Amino acid sequence: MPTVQRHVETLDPAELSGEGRRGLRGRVTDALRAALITGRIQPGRSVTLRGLAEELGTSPMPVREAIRGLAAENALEISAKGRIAVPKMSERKFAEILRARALLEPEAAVLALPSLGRAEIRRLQAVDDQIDASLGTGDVETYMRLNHDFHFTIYTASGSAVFLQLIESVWLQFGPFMRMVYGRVGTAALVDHHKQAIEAIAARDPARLHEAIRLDIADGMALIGEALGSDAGAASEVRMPRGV
Amino acid sequence: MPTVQRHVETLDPAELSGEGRRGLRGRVTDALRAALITGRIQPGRSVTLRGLAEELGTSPMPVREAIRGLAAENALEISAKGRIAVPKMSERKFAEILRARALLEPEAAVLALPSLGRAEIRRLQAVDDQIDASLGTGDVETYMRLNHDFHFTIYTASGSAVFLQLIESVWLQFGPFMRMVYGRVGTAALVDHHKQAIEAIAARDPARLHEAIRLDIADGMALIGEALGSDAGAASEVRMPRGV
DNA sequence: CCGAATGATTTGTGATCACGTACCGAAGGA
DNA sequence: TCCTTCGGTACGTGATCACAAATCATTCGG
Repeated sequence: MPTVQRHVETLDPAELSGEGRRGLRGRVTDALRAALITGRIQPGRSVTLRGLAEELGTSPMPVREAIRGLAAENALEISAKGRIAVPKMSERKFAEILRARALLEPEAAVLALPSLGRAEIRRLQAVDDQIDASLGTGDVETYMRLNHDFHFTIYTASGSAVFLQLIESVWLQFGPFMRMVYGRVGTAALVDHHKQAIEAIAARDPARLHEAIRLDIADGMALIGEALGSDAGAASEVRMPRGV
Repeated sequence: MPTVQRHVETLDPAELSGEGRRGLRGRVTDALRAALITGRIQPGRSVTLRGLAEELGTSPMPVREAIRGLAAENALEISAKGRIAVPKMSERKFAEILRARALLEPEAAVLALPSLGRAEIRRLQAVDDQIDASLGTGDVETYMRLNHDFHFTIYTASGSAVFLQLIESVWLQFGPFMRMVYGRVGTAALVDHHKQAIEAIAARDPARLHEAIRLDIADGMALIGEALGSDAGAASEVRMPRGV
């Protein structure tokens, strides 16, 4: 039997056989996206078509197209010679991502506000409670999955496919890097503004929601920037753009 | 010999054999991107793998991956049954795109300001002169290509791969639609704020550049919205977001 | 003259293969 | 001991094929 786990411990076993009928490529794409956003595939790690195909128990064909799609949103990188890799993070790129997030995500949250009813608020509170619990245990992967859940529960409610795709593209770019940093500094020092966001949603206050999301992004990214400053000097560059 | 032009007059003949050695898929992707941004492929038009491959004189293989990449940035749409098509524009989606453009593009322009020297300013002026000329002739495709040139000359100078990819993704989404509208209402009534932008760049004034780009987007999109309002009632929804 | 059924055609999908190139190891020489 | 050289291996790429599903046109029944 295949499933050889060539890619070291990078787990992608048979989680593609779980769901509905959306084609092999769709399931491969989902598996890779989830692995990237939760940072299970580390930056710099080389990724091969045949390797992934073997891990997933398919032919290289669906993997090729999935990879191509992810490369199109800069979630993966294909070098000049065609080699596939998870893009490395640079100080400059990190600043750009922070800037883009600060622009897009608060706006998407405000856009979503009318659609965020009691059910969504309850869900957000439940997720946030789980986040608090996971912070204590230091389980990085669970935290990243839950944090993604929290933010995208809001953004998805906006119903804006345009914003959703833009934001998801950005998350895919910093996900692997974020995981690497958390793995180094731990999750104990993490603070978020999720509760302020939930309060703003409950109060139907767009301005406060905008500010809560903006602060959540700024603080989380600043923490990473500081932690990175020790060995990369990235903290200095990490500032919010002009008016934001 | 192939090159059968099955896709009606949608021109994609042998413009892929023009340039350097970047693989067949790269050239196919470029050809499709250019065709989409200048609106040569109309919304709703069905696109087939074998059809495009025949037009371009290749096997369906490179087309498959190119299509997959473009679909990943919402430039193409794959229906539930797998059919490929240029996405249709909706009133809501149009408003979302306008909002995203108004957020991202002025910021990218400000980001690019330090890198915009005399050479870039001269290039911008030259392109803008050509635009003025093309407006008189009513040549829609030339106008769209030049307008794209003008904006992306600025954004590219920012050196931000993150912003560039986000903005290009949005342009790919409204390109085909924009062409359709211009083809209906003509380009005579078009006004832009390119000259103000050039002046702001020359004056090294970030705030004025930000405002010029914002107005250029808002006016251009509003014109489309109004023109669309006659048969789709899209103009009412087209408003700038809160603080922008 | 119109609408439903059926058969041929076309579609995307996944698998497999051949090819040229880049990478990575060990062996040889300075 | 270090560097170069030279094979073998693994890589992405493009092409081709088989297959199932969907589409479309024709034809038959009303």
